[in-house]
Amino acid sequence: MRNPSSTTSTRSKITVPTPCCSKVGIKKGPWKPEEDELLANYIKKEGEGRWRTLPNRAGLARCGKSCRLRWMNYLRPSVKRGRIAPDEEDLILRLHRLLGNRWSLIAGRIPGRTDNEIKNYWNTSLSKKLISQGIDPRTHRPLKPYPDSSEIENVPVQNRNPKSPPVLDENGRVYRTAATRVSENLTAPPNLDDQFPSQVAADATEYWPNRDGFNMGSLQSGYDQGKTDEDLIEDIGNEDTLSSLLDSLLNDNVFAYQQRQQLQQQNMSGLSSKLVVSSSQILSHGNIWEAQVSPPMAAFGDKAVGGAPSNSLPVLTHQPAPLHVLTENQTDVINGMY
DNA sequence: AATATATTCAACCGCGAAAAC
DNA sequence: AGTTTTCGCGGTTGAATATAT
Repeated sequence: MRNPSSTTSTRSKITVPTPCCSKVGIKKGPWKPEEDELLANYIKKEGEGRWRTLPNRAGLARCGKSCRLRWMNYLRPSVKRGRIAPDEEDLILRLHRLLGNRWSLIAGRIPGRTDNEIKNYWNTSLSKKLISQGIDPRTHRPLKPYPDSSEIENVPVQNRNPKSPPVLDENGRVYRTAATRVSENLTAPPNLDDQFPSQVAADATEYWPNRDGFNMGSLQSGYDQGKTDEDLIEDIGNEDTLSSLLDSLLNDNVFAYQQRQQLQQQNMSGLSSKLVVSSSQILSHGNIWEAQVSPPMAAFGDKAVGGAPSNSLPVLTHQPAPLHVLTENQTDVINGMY
């Protein structure tokens, strides 16, 4: 990696400071209304992009990065202001469970919210809320004592990310969720993990419940259709596949409920009569509700919903729906997930 | 009312990937 | 094909604000 404070011209091979990172004459800190106006007016006329040279063109004494950030997080007309609604919070929880700290991906599913906002909300509010409920915000599982160092030392080097602490399973071993691994492999070469991608499905079934409605069938199906590892690695690398994967995971409990309703209609006395509620509902809100998430393909099919591109991941498109009443067995499953 | 402490969130920083040359 | 530039991401910081003492 080059020193970001300087650039080397291809033609002259002379290193010169970049305006973007030079400290001289470049303003930092909070933006003034006049600056906002300059930036917003310029982008309205000329459009986004070419951030490095934009400040000069717009007459701003800011670096391009700062301009981009200000636009993306504050000035863009599509940015939604105000508190995070309960249905948004629920979706953040679900997506974080699947994706980890991939704020940009999460924000992409929640119209009007920025990655920065979601990250802040997570760090200041949601993670504390989870901890107060005895849930590890990294793993979405019940908090466990930290494992002793010898266990960590046995973890493969590829699982040690210096930027983020290890994610531990219930036995204190480090693991990555299937979704995390999928995301990693969007850019990582496949030989990083000699068990990939079959291990992805294995991980998914290991770490996501598969009983009583939380089946991993939709996840596994892609791996069970006679595809070679090479095919699957290629598949994993496109957003459609990741979209479908996440969509099915997000919606598993919704479909499970629908299946259960059908079952109950067929056999009224066959299932537990104990009525309990989802722990996710208790966990995230004082009031009880279950956010609806668009069914697969409806949310990201031919017709884009909520401004999302047609091949995008599921997005929040509905107001909260009434509580889903779950059986005892189903609640066990949910508790296992959080 | 004054001070200390906690919380929030806009903005910065460094890095890596992708695009451009 | 190799190098440079640009962009975007996630982690972190610190000023502003809220709350507690």
